[in-house]
Amino acid sequence: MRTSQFPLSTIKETPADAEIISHKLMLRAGLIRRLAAGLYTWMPLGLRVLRKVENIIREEMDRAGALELLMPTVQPAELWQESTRWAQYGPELLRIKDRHDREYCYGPTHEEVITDYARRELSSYKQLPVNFYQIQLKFRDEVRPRFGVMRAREFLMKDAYSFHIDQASMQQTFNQMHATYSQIFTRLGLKFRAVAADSGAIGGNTSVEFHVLAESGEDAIAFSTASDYAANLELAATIPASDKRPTATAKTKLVDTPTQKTIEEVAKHLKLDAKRCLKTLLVKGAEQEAVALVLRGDHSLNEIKAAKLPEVAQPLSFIDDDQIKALTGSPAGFIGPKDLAIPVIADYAALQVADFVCGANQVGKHWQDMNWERDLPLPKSADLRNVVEGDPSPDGKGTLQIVRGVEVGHIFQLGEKYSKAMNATVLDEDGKSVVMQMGCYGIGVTRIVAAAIEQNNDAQGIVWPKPIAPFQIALLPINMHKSQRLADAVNGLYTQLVDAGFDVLLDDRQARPGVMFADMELIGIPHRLVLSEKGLDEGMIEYKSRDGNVDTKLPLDNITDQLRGIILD
RNA sequence: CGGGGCAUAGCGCAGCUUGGUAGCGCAUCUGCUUUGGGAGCAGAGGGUCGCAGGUUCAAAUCCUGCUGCCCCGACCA
Repeated sequence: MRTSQFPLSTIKETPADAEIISHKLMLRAGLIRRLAAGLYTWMPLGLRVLRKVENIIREEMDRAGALELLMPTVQPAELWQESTRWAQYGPELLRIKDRHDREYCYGPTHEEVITDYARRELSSYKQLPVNFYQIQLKFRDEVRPRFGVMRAREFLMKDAYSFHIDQASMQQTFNQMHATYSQIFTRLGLKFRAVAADSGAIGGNTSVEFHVLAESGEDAIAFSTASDYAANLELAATIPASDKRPTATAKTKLVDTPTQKTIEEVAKHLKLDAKRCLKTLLVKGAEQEAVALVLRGDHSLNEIKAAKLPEVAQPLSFIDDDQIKALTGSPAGFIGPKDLAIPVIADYAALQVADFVCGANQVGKHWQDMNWERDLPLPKSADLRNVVEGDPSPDGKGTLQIVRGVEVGHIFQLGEKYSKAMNATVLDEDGKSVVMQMGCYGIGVTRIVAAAIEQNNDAQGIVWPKPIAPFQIALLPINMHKSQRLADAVNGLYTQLVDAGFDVLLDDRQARPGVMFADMELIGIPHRLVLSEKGLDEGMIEYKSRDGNVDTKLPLDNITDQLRGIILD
């Protein structure tokens, strides 16, 4: 490709709206342009990257025996009503009506459509297992689209759905997809981690997320320093302390905290560490009006864990101020676990605090030097909080570290969730009708592009991982317009490289060298060749790698073989 | 959904307080010079100042409503 026919749309100034580095660079390098909130046009240069990502995914899915198909983006409401998700899904589901006033949605995912397809097409166990996939646009009406294509409303996703006669088969394909995903992200040249996850709205049991590690990631991942354990922070477990509970050393007293309501204020007022304070949160109970959850002051409630407790009403919700007052006799800010008429559940860590401070259920009062068992009964304990750095790993090996990541893949074992609701059955060996087991496996294709930049950039711009760079080689002639000899040589070289199978971008603009260098670095082409008259005289061409590791001169003779060595390295 | 902010040339912004001829940088076009790290000079084109009302002799500027977009929050005892 020549820049005269493949115009670069680079911009020097950083767009005002862009917050994170990948978004800024994607706009500056001319990969995407915004159409409306969360909607982006992929420009020719950006699309080349997107296609390369797609192709790697496609190759690995095909290699794993999955079958590609393509389902519509617009889906009839009936299918969603059948799976009951029409009612479950909130405003994130974009609902539309056609001219006949029939209801549809723009698909945020395709479980319903594929399950409908499978129940029509699959009738025998002999056709199983089978794994269908597509690379298709999705639309999710995000509350707050941001960070460019990282959290866009419309995005490209690879989604696969497998069908099985039994759980063992589902498990087998799940394991295979786990391996396939690892292979895909490895081939894409990304630093990633597979982590245990919550399955969220898609439903089902076992699920594993794949995260590209990046500072700006929206998810926190906890992993063990000494084992393979890795989990989304939402799911990372804390374990009961093995040590004995510390013993009381002081006598309980009621202290004045006239205006101190938050843990921070109370701790400061009493000149104590927040770790010595316990906070009590009141949430709606499943049976009782409310349940008190007690946490150490420096810890934060994990709502997903709390919602799973049988005593707690789902979905988790906090009771309002009037109810707090009615139940405890005190407004929020002074609530404590002593003498409450509702169930009290304490986090494991909250039980390990002696001489603690807690609300006294009276305005302006807290208890100090309270102790479990001595001053109030030992409550039921549970894992209620988010893990923090340094917590012991739940598998008992090492301690937890926390890093941030961008979720780019998620694999689930759905089981019968959709197949049962939609009656997707096949006949088994005994001629008996059996509900199929399902797995589902997603990759955010557009998000991968942003994540790759997030992980690979410098002051000059993008430094693409080689497998997904829009071009492999930038060929830059110096003052070609002034020298016919140089023009001939460069054009010859270009043809030679293209014929050898390289993806080459020849900058044949009549631009100054500085402009060409800056543009090629911004768009992140991994290999740069510079040819000048002087170089021609010497029979040498300058080679520099975008990552800055190599900067040298190569003899022009036999250049394709030399490059093949460098590039395929 | 709650709070804050912004909307003026393709992009980034000033002008608005105190109403009166719409401006700067980048980009674009023309010419000349320049050419190994985002060139210089000279010139040119480009705007219903987000939309709709209102006040006024006069509105980008003041008032009201609407729309779009951005940011923060949605953890709290």
